[in-house]
Amino acid sequence: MNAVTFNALADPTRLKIVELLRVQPRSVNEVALLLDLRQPQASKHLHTLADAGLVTVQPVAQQRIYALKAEPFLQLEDWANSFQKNWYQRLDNLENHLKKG
Amino acid sequence: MNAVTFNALADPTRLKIVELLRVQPRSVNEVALLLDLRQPQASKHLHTLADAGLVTVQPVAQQRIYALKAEPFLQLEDWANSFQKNWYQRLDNLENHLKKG
DNA sequence: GTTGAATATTCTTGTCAAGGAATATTAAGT
DNA sequence: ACTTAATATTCCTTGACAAGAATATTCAAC
Repeated sequence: MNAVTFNALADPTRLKIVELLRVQPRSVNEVALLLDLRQPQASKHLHTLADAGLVTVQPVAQQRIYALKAEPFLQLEDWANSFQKNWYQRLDNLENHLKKG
Repeated sequence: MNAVTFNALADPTRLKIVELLRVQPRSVNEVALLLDLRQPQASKHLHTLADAGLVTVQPVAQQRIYALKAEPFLQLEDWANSFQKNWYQRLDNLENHLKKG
């Protein structure tokens, strides 16, 4: 995993935006209204998410529809999941230790 | 998920520390040596990780052994995993749309 | 081409966090 | 008690970033 992804999710407002976009793609104004943000801030945060590769942008007339990308979240899940084997390994070691001792 | 967790992982150095600790618990000096950090920075970053609830500290003589906690990574996996159903749902909608059209 | 809606950009300001350097604390051994 | 090892804390400087306010851009409709 890269720090850029985590950094994009490290801001409370952006995290809320992600939770909104997981329901369905939304325009900048929609996000701004739902989160009580000023339009420029909504635009900026969405831009940051796009830069981090977490969302895609699709222009529709004057609107820009932002949508979550699947890939980064799959990667994130894989990464977090890859930690689990460590706990089991740790438990195995403990078990062996207890058997030996 | 909370932004605090992501923030703790948003720093490249801390992310490296996490990758080190996943192998095994380590002391501050160990982390500093392996990552070529100055001791105070290693200490600070580990403190930040501890504040975020990602690691535990266990004093052993003068050393402090830092170890990853399982829970936050389980939460992270669950959270990332909970996004997957959205993609399927999205695909279902597309499928239905194609069938109808 | 002018208007209005939707979004982006720029500038400024304030805050927070990271790294460096120096120092303080804690604990073990003698 | 003194020394040493290991870690923590403080102070300082600097860079990044978020919000606010104002302005610019883009695009459709007429």
